[in-house]
Amino acid sequence: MPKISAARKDERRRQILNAALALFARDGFHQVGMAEIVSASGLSRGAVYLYFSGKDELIEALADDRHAAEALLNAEAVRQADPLAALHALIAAYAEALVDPQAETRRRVSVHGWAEALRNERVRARVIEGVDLPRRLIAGLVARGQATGQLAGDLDPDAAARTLIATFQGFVLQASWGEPIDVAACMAAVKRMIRGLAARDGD
Amino acid sequence: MPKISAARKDERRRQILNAALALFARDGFHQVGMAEIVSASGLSRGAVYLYFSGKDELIEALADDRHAAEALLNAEAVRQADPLAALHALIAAYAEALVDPQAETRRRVSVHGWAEALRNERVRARVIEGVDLPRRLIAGLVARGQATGQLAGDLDPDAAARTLIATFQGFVLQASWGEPIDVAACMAAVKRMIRGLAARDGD
Amino acid sequence: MPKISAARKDERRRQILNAALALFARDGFHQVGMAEIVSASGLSRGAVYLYFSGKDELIEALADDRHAAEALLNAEAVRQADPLAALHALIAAYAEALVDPQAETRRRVSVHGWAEALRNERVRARVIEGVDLPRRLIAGLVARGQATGQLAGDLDPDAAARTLIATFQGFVLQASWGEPIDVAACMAAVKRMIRGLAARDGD
Amino acid sequence: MPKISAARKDERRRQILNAALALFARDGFHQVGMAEIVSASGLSRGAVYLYFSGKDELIEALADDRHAAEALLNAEAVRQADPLAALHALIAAYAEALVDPQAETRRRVSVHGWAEALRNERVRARVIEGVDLPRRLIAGLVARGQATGQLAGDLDPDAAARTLIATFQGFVLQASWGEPIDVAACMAAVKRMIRGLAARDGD
DNA sequence: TATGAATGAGACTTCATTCAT
DNA sequence: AATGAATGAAGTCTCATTCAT
Repeated sequence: MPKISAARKDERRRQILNAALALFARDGFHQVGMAEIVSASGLSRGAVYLYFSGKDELIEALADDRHAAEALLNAEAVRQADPLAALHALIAAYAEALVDPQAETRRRVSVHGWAEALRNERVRARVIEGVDLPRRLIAGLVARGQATGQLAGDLDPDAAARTLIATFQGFVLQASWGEPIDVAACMAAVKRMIRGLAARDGD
Repeated sequence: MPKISAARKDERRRQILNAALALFARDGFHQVGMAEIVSASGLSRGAVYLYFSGKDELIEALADDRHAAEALLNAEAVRQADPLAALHALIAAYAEALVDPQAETRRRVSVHGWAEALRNERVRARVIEGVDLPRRLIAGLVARGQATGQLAGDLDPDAAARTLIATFQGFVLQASWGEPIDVAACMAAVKRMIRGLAARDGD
Repeated sequence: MPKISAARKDERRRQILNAALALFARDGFHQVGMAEIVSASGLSRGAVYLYFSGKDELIEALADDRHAAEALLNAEAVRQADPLAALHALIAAYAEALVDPQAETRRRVSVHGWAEALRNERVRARVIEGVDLPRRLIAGLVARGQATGQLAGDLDPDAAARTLIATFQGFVLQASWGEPIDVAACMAAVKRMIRGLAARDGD
Repeated sequence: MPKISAARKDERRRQILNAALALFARDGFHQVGMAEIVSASGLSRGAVYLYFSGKDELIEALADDRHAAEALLNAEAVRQADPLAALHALIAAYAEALVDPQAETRRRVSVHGWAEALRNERVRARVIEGVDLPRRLIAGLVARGQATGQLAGDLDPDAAARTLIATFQGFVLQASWGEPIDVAACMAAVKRMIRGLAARDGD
């Protein structure tokens, strides 16, 4: 019998998560104190522990958020019937996330999350799911592309997918450091590479 | 006139750095206490501070090490006269670092370092140099490949380089999480993609 | 809206300051560890830092206390209309502080504070103000005494004031070391000396 | 059977003490590390411990030095036959030590030593002796002045001596803090006060 | 439900001293 | 007699979390 409505509870959680997100983006999970999060959230010290069991749950909730958002992004991008077109839509969506200045926070938190995944099993689970989901998606597209003859048949769909994802992970990394990336030129290169996947003959 | 030889001093530093490296790989820089490093190094608390001014210097020294090793790896891989051959040599070298089980520690520390680069200027400087160096190298190879007609002329060498590096950064990430990567298949995909860079016509 | 009343907060601060005062009196600021202060205060390690930002603030707060108490003592002693009477009232008040066994702690901390003033700017500021205040006060009395003809006109009021203060500082020093001072006899000597200030002719 | 001559040993001790003196004057005994003293002395870390058992002995040796120098100063100033003349000679000598810019170091170390005397018995013994010696000397002069009728007979010689010393201790204190003392004017005030000691009648 | 004072383990680092060489 | 690397206790302070109110 909750004393406050679920909506209000969610609002509170969001308030805290937003504060934490901004701070984590700047300094990383372990350099941000709960006191800072409390201050930024506008709530009281104790209140945070009413909505989250501790810092770890905060981190994990943000990983959940991130995962959900990416799942959506992936799903939406793949509405196309044609597998190659879907692939390019995905790439466009990823590229968008690279150039969007408002997404800088998310890119930085992603990088911190990737490191955190090394020692926090629950974070790792979400991060890996965040990779596996598009991997399966892309692998499916590749397989369909092979079936239609648009892509080379001797290609391992899974490896191709993993490789494409790896590329964009690397872009996020580089972007997070403030490197001056010419995203348009990079996308051109990526598209050329994808065309390489279509080549008929093996090596 | 030091009573300890430079060699012995280096040995001590190495002793400490190795201890730190192993611990940092496991838990990240900020989750490892100096006490743990001291214990693992087999030295005394004070001795560590005789060789390093503090934890930060430890982190930076490891970043230096990593950067030097990568610089060497890059330089060695590009001894080939033919640009495309050099490119493939580089890829082979990177792939080797992905499968080598002994390099797991380095991969994990790399990931932690990438996150650390977001808030530690000195680490970021080293990390970025570790990206810029191969980027310039690869861009040079691409430009030479364009000159010889092996690669498409309308390709941005820098973007192509950045893209290739991004791909391998992503592989390191995925490998660091213990993902079961089929490196051979991925390399096959990468090689196909590179072949895409050679394609004559635009889209 | 603090959960703790200002009164209770002051009580806590007093609790800590009293503990610190006793320990500082015994061993000096830099020979007393925060752990000792924590133990003596009966609070926890962290609580002390809730009320004071660190050891320095503790030292400064005590310097403030001391300064406030002395300002009060000076002000009260000078209520007399007659300048010479006020001077003697001041001396009596200072003498009282010399013999009071309960003030031993304060005398000892004063001495430590005088040394601390040599390297801590903020402490020095308070200590100097603690000297300047009575100096101005006494110089005023001397000037008034000169105006009424009670004191020699060729006397430098400021120098006379500084000299009188110096004398009592020296007494505090000697008392702090446990020297068996015959305060009554010393006050008699001081009064005689003051009579010297009244002498009409120069040397 | 010393392996190095006593002269050389003294030279080494002096070297160390001079280094320590300068540093102690600046920052106080407990804020100066042995490492700093070692550096400033130009000797090695271990060497210092060949000549002094530790930091405390260093402090005590400096207290000894100070005491010896003051004893000399006192003795020399009292060569006069006439007690009042001797008193004024003493005052002149003390005043000299107040204005001499080169004696700043000694003044500052004195103040630190006065605080140290509160917790180090051996330092206290020397400091007290440094007070008692001139006190006995001055008390003797006062007694002689009473015998010759130059000073009031109802004066306590010891209290008068202690009072005069206290005054100069206070001057040293104030000077050590960098207060802009008009020493000449203060000496004039002191002389007037001494004249008060000569006054015939009681209060 | 909400607060914020309190906790105490644990963080990093310094330092006087020792002792093998 | 001399060195300086090594020691480890002790230093100050922070922090996630709890709990009385």
